[in-house]
Amino acid sequence: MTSAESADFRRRQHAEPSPALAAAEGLLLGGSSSLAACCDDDASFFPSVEPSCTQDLSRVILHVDLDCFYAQVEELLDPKLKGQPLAVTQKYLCVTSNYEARALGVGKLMSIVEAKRKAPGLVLRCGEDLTRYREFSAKAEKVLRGFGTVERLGMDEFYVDCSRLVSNRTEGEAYFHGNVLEPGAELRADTAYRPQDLRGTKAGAEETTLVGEGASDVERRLAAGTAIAADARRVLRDAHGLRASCGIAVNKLLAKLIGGVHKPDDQTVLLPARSADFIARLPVRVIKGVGAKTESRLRAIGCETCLELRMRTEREIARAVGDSAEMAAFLHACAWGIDNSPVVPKGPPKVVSVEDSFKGIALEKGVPLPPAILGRLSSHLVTRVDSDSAEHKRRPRTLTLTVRTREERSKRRFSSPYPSQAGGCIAVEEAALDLLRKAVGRSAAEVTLINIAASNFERGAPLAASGFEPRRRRTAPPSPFKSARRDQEACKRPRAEIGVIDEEVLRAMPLEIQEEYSRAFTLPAAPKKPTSSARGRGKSATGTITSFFASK
Amino acid sequence: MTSAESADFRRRQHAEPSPALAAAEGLLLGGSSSLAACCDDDASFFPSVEPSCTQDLSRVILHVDLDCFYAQVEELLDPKLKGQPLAVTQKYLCVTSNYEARALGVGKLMSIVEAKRKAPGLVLRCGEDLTRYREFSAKAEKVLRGFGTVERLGMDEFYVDCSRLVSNRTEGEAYFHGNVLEPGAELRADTAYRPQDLRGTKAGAEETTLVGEGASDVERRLAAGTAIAADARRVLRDAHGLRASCGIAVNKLLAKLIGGVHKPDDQTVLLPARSADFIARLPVRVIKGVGAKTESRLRAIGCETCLELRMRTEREIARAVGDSAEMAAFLHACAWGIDNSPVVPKGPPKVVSVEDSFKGIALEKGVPLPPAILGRLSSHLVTRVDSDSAEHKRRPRTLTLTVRTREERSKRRFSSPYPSQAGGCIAVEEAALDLLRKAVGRSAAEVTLINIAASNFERGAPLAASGFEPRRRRTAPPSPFKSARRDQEACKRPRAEIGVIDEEVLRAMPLEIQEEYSRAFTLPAAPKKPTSSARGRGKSATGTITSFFASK
DNA sequence: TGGGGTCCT
DNA sequence: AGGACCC
DNA sequence: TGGGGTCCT
DNA sequence: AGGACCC
Ligand SMILES: Nc1ccn([C@H]2C[C@H](O)[C@@H](COP(=O)(O)OP(=O)(O)OP(=O)(O)O)O2)c(=O)n1
Ligand SMILES: Nc1ccn([C@H]2C[C@H](O)[C@@H](COP(=O)(O)OP(=O)(O)OP(=O)(O)O)O2)c(=O)n1
Ligand SMILES: Nc1ccn([C@H]2C[C@H](O)[C@@H](COP(=O)(O)OP(=O)(O)OP(=O)(O)O)O2)c(=O)n1
Ligand SMILES: Nc1ccn([C@H]2C[C@H](O)[C@@H](COP(=O)(O)OP(=O)(O)OP(=O)(O)O)O2)c(=O)n1
Ligand SMILES: [Mg+2]
Ligand SMILES: [Mg+2]
Ligand SMILES: [Mg+2]
Ligand SMILES: [Mg+2]
Ligand SMILES: [Mg+2]
Ligand SMILES: [Mg+2]
Ligand SMILES: [Mg+2]
Ligand SMILES: [Mg+2]
Repeated sequence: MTSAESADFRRRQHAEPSPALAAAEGLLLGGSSSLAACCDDDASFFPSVEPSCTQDLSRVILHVDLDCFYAQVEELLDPKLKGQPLAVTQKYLCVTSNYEARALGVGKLMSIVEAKRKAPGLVLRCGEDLTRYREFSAKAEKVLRGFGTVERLGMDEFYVDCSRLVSNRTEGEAYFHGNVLEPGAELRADTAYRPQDLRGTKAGAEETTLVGEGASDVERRLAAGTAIAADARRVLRDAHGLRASCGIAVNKLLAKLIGGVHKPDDQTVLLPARSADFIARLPVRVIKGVGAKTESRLRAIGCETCLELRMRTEREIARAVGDSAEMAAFLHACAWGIDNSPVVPKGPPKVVSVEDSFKGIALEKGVPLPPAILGRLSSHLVTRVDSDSAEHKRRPRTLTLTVRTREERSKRRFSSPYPSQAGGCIAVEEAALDLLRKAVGRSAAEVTLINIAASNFERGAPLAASGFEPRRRRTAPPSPFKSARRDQEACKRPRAEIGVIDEEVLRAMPLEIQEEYSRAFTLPAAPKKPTSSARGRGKSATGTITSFFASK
Repeated sequence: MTSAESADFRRRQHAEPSPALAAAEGLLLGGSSSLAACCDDDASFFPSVEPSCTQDLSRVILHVDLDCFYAQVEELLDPKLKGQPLAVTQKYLCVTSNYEARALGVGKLMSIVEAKRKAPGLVLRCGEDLTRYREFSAKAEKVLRGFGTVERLGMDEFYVDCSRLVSNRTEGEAYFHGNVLEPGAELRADTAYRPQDLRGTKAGAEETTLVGEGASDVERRLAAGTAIAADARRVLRDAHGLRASCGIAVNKLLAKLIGGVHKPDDQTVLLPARSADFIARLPVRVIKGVGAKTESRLRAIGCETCLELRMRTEREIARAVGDSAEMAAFLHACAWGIDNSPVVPKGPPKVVSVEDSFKGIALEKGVPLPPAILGRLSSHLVTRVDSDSAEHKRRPRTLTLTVRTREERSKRRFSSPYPSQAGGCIAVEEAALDLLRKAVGRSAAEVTLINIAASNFERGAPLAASGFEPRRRRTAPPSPFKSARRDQEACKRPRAEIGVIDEEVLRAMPLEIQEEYSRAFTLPAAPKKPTSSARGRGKSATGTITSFFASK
């Protein structure tokens, strides 16, 4: 893993169980030989290496994942959509779909063409502007803060440490709410794209399960956690109409994994006695922080599942992933279901960025760079930074531009100080243009993506309301700068096409899909589909993006 | 400058003068044509480009620089040294010298051999252990905090924003305390090693200067600043015996530069009317943030002095330094003496590191790595991290090892998670050894420096008193790890040789110097001076470092 | 050419 | 992980 | 294969 | 500045 995800990971180990609770009998699991022996029945014995640290059983952690998040928000914004199969699109891609669509085979991150083949009646909604999703995400987070400390992961996932609330609920819960993972439950990994996604193969059934007389203290606390999860989900729904699925367990690793077993609009608890069994057969990839690279390195030493990982020593694992003993200890502990990392509130975002992608813009020396794209992105970024500044009393110190080219598969980044003058989007655009020149100066390549980002925020220094004021000249004489400037009007059209599907993308689509979009939005007449080589050189298409080259 | 130093620089511009004071008459300077015309008399006219931002004249900034800092501390620790010419050494180098030694030509960063040639009676003190200097530095900072907001720069420099104290001293100062920069004062750059150092050519003379009747408000505030500076220096001396020199001006740039004009144990104020004149003839290198690279880039467009920099537009400067408009604006403003960056307290250190250097250790595959060096460094680092942890309630997340090799002039760095277990210096040493293997694995080179650093601190997570407890085993069976381990005693010898000159270094010295050291410390008998090639292979010397190879 | 540090990329 | 810069 | 983010190196 | 990883 080379230590990506290790911010999280670093907090996992070595946080000893909180002393008071750890002292109580039965609270320490992991490292006991019972665990090492009980976890399978089709392999009678395997020389597992016991975990080097113990599980903290004193916490109750919720993992809340909003159901088909973007699609759900679109339904809330336009209730007519409800009941129909719906996919949210970004350029050529269905990024998610509602559960009606999923029943028809429309998966997440599926191409529009494939989705339409599977479900001809599929309704498409463009979701390239994330504003509304960010708003609903913020509402959800505020709700969850009422139940404990919250750590967000992406826009639709939240870990909630509700241990204190559990301790305060002195009248013990009589029931587990929602599903309780049964032994031997069948699980499957989701798709090739999201191998870390986990799903159960049976629909959730049980509403409540009695807490047995012999239940341990930890189990009773988890039962209280299931009641809290039910409460939290109810508030999300009643206050904002948001449906969520929830996992309840003693740590973040397990809570996230178990929550995926019953979805949508459901919840599942994992009891410690089932933890090691539960995680044993899962692919190592389900561990947060284990991605494609680490997976393949572990495969090289024969570890595809957590069970196999357990059979290796930390040294062997360290050698395989080429990393430190700390990393190896983390992986080995995870393979046992052990994760002592705390729930850490992340505070305001560390990066605010906007991006756009396209089929390819040929940037050559001497050819003017496309001002409208940077103009639109800069305008959008400045809008976001301004509201961030108002909310958090801070300003970014760094502007970063990232480009992806057709030729190279990796991205190039360049950064510079964020324009601090009251220059607004014009100053940002000029700085971004300098960065773009640097980026493409090296190799005249076809740019397929541009991202601009504000980061490295300094506190207590709100931007002087930048708005769209013209940049104050630093030098007295008329500027010798002859960049590809257009009038300032461009900056007054923030997010011009956002919410509307890109013309170029549309033209590359099958005709039926084009027609469907055309019914919803008025668009210029579509010429013949340009070949990619002709399009790249800016010589044929009259579309939004390539037109910048025709214009000079 | 590629934006190094720009954390500072970013705060310089665009901080508009504080509204209340800026509104008062006479407070805004810079950008006025009088400034652009008044600054020279041997060049009757030059087409200066006016600065694009205005000087904030509302502040009073002190720059305090402790005199011959390490040497001064050594004198305080051992008063017998006082009155004699003294140099503080690190390996082959005199890192600083007291003013008695400087009068004999012993400069800062001069080789011991050269220093001894210049001053045969020079007393040498090894200053490789910085502990005591850190302690006195902390005392000084605490004193200065009584006079305003403090920003530290290295161990012996402090910016103090005493604007508030000035405003509170309602009874106007009748005198400027210390020196007031006279028009036409001759200045010279210090040495080739420290081109940014500035010195006056005449000793300070005046004790006080009457504040004239026609003095402006800003000048009266600066006069108050000189009184505060005198107070601060008096407290430093009375409480801790520390002598300092101080510059007083309206910004950090000017305060630092003017403070160097009269040293030691003195102070100088720069009035705004003299600012542009003062800085005009100085080499661009004096600007903090302009180092060797930026200097040579600016020289390429004909800018060696600030005066020449002023004649360029920001665009021209930006092109030359290959950087953003923000950088260029910063440089151009500095060339006019304008610097609106605030004094920013930096908080606890972001990195804690220890290092050692040597003439060359050949690391080859199969040859055991030198445990004693890493052992000693790890022990020292852990001691420092432990006390940091106690003081700041935090712990490092990252361990970094840096090596310099004889072959390549640049350094290589590798990092990994900081061992978080209560493994103490043993765990740190193991992790460092892994990093060292990575570093030298690439090319079997002669290592001439090793640095290990703790960084990326997380708050609220003190290390469980690591001390020297043996590392708790993570894996049950005896460890298959066969690193070059020695007993734990090594860890009980923190900083074994610190404060004592290195044996190897000593042997490379002229005999008289060797004898001088030998008189102070007991050392093993010195064999013939080894040739550098023989020494590098670990085949000849029996010294501290190469002996690790002989031993296996 | 010591033995530290800061921040940017 | 490397670089430029600072004391 | 979108349009975002986190942290490490 | 690039990379691995996450939604
Ligand atoms: N590679 C990805 C993964 C996710 N998302 C967005 C779209 C999703 O709506 C949202 C949440 O991601 P999930 O994986 O939780 O997917 P959903 O919430 O859409 O579906 P589910 O009901 O399976 O959670 O994040 C994205 O844009 N790109
Ligand atoms: N800041 C901008 C400017 C333009 N465009 C896109 C939208 C236009 O459809 C297309 C063509 O550029 P034009 O400048 O010709 O666009 P208009 O004709 O709509 O605007 P104007 O009349 O101001 O030139 O570029 C954009 O996305 N963002
Ligand atoms: N390249 C450097 C520069 C400085 N120092 C240390 C030794 C100095 O004593 C201390 C302070 O640096 P100064 O440049 O302020 O030098 P001095 O304080 O020694 O002398 P001066 O009286 O000129 O300030 O930092 C160092 O180790 N290496
Ligand atoms: N952690 C260590 C161990 C040793 N050394 C140095 C000091 C010794 O002078 C030299 C030789 O190594 P030895 O192990 O032979 O040192 P000693 O003989 O002093 O210690 P011991 O008797 O424990 O081996 O290495 C060191 O700097 N740091
Ligand atoms: Mg999700
Ligand atoms: Mg979801
Ligand atoms: Mg994973
Ligand atoms: Mg100094
Ligand atoms: Mg000094
Ligand atoms: Mg400089
Ligand atoms: Mg670094
Ligand atoms: Mg980055």
